[in-house]
Amino acid sequence: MVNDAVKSIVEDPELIQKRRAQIVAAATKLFSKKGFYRTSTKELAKAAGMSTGLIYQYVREKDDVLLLVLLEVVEAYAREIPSALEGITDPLERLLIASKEYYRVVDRHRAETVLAYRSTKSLSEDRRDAIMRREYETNQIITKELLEAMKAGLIRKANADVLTYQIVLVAHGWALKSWHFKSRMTIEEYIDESLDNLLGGILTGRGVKLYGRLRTGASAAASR
Amino acid sequence: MVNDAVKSIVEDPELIQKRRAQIVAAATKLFSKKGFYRTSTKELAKAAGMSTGLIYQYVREKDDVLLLVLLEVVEAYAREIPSALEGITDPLERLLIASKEYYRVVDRHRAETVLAYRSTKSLSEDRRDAIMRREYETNQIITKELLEAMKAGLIRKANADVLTYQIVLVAHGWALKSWHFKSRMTIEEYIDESLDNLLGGILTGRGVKLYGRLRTGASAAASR
Amino acid sequence: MVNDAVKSIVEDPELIQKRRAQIVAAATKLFSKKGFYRTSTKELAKAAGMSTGLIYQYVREKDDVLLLVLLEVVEAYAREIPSALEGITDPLERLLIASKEYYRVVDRHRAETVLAYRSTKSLSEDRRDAIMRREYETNQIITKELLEAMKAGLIRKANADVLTYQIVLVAHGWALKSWHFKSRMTIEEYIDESLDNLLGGILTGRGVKLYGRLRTGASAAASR
Amino acid sequence: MVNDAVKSIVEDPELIQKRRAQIVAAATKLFSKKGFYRTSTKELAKAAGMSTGLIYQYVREKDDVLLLVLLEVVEAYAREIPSALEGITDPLERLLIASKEYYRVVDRHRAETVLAYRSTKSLSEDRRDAIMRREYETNQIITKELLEAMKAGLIRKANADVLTYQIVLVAHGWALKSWHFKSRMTIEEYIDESLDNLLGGILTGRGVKLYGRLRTGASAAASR
DNA sequence: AATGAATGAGAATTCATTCAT
DNA sequence: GATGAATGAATTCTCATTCAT
Repeated sequence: MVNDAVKSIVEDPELIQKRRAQIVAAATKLFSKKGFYRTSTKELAKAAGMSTGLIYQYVREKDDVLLLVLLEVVEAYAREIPSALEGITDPLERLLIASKEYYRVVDRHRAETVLAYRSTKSLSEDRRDAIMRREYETNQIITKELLEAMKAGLIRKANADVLTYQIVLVAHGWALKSWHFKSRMTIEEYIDESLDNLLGGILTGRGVKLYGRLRTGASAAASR
Repeated sequence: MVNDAVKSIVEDPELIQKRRAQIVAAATKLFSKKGFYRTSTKELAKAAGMSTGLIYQYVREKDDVLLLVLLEVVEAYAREIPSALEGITDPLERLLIASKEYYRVVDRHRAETVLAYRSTKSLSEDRRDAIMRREYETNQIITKELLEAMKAGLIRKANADVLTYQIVLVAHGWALKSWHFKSRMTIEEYIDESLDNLLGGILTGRGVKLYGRLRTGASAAASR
Repeated sequence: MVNDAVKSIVEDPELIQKRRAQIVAAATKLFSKKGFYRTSTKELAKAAGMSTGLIYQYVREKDDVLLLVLLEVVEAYAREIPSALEGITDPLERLLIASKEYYRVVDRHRAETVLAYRSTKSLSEDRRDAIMRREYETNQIITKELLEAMKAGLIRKANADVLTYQIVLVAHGWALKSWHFKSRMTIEEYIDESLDNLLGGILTGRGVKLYGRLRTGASAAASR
Repeated sequence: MVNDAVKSIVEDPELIQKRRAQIVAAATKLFSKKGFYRTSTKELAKAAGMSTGLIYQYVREKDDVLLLVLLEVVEAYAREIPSALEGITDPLERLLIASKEYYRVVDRHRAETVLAYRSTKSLSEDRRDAIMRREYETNQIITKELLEAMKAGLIRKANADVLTYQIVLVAHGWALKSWHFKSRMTIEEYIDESLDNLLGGILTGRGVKLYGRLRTGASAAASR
């Protein structure tokens, strides 16, 4: 549970868990609003309800806080998408739900997603690699469903890797360009509009039919 | 030519042009490599081949340097895409060329594109607005071609705004995720693969035929 | 006790008191010797026996240090003169003692008095106002005694305000022109000589007699 | 005419005269308003209607400009007071006129007088000495008249040096405390009120009578 | 474990002075 | 003689990190 890529002076895991949660919550808010460099450790401590010194009992340097925050973001994806897939068996439905859920996670974590784009490069190389690896793993959830749908003959053969990134990038777009979209449409409209385009081009004949049926149902489910 | 959103103490436009070019070139390199905040004005001056003080004859504060760098990026888009469209009249061909060129500009300015994603939020609000407005204008080039192609009945009616952002986001993806793609495919493969998906879903019957012909030709042209 | 016109990051009043005392003592010495602008915060910190950063825990900007120094000067006047008047009831004697004590405070704080003349204008307007108001209040001590002596018929009716400033200005002269006087007379000689002139012109007949008696006594007291 | 305590690269005396006049005029205004340290040579050059570099053709360093400004102030005193005494023979009248004129010079040069108090100490020691020596010489004009009046038995024997400084300090007070006096009285009222006090105490019987007559006349003359 | 005062290196910016033109 | 661009040292202030309590 406790991330030991970041060293802590305190040893009690429960306490580490608790204090880091405080720190990460405050940091996410502050870093998103003011940026990593414009947030001082003093502000951070205050917002986290602790003294400056205490932060350094749970983290070696300020950069570690950023790492913890970004790991929390990628973990959110890795955690929330699979739970939406539970019990679904139809390949196309799984693909659709995985994709839509990805968008929704983006929507729930808009600020953090933007933060990840801003700040990942600020990390030291090893920390950055850790983040990117985890992000890649999450993307694999989508890739896997794409491959299954291909195998089932519901979408045509295509580069699943590129397709995955298309979905992911367009989903991130909801957060990255929210200044543009926010006033123009809802997340569900954005999902439908963009998935229609993204998947429309690769569905096979059978896929199209099935997609038509799922489309309505899934939409309906979402608006519940 | 000389951007007067940023105030300069020196008045000679030619000199401003020349010195700012030095500054921006050095800044683009440094900010991309180390980030805006980790680049000191001293380093910047050294890399630009001038004294620290001189920077402040051409810029009011460090933030202005970032603005100049980012404006240079968005200007590259606004300048390079239209020039690729010169003399092309067929709507679908124009759309295709505009899109592909967008990808290629991204490829030529990978570092700067990533920098824009990292750093735009670091600007003051008015400066950020200036950048976003310019970016939006550039996107309109794509939007316009999409609408023309729709009018010509080559692609089906769809939200041109969302479509534009899909193309743009996926194009940016080439830069943003270059750590992933760089070893896996060339920019032209990425273009073909992703445009096939993005446009494949919206072409009308007539569009599909035309696209097939253009696809081969344009690719061939690009690989010349 | 702790002056809260100047904001401090540290909250403990005792510590503020102690650290500011260190800072003000060092600043008074340095500002007097080299001037406010020629004293760097680094030098100041060193002279005060602390790190540069620590100064900024007790003061918001360098100007605040100057304010604290100058307030200390005016406070010295407001504190030291009244204590010399304790238990004295005769109006002329009170006037004489107040005036003489004013000179003596100037003598004890020569460097600071000169500093006040040099530096008050360097303060921001609100800070300058604070100093001038306090200075005016101190002058009122003299004014009050002048008015009492007038009421008692010991000095003739005259503009007490101008008279006050005459005494004050000539007293300050001891510090301002000490390069001239220092080698020529003692402070007590300067006091006697100048008060004889300043008061000589306004004493009534009764006043003159009383003054003659006090003059000797007070002088004697001072030379004890 | 050209002050050669300050070295100039340009040799033509007329040009030196002219350029220095420009510089000193601008500097007097700026130094009085913003202070010596808060006025940059660039501002100064602009206000003087010349380029930054040109200043350094007529002055070795910024401090020299301050010296020239302050010399100009003390010269004003040395020049203007004697001219008011021309043709006057009566010792008491000469004393009165010299004193009053001193006040009036202060009034005409209020800003510069305050500047002198603020800035003399900012000069290097040799420059400061030059100013003080010149100031002392000017004071001697008053001292001389005091001694003459003593010799003539119009004022009693007293320390002429201290008396001189009393007059001078109180005169300066009109400028130094103008924030206080300006709204309360005119310069002529201030002169009368304070000279009555300052001289009142030292006039002999004969002096008093003569003073009474002069007082009215001189006042009348001033209000012409 | 926790506090927050203390440290000091480092950052952005200014500005007196020089110098090529 | 005059210009104003260029230099770079010096300044104020911030802030990550440490450490005594």
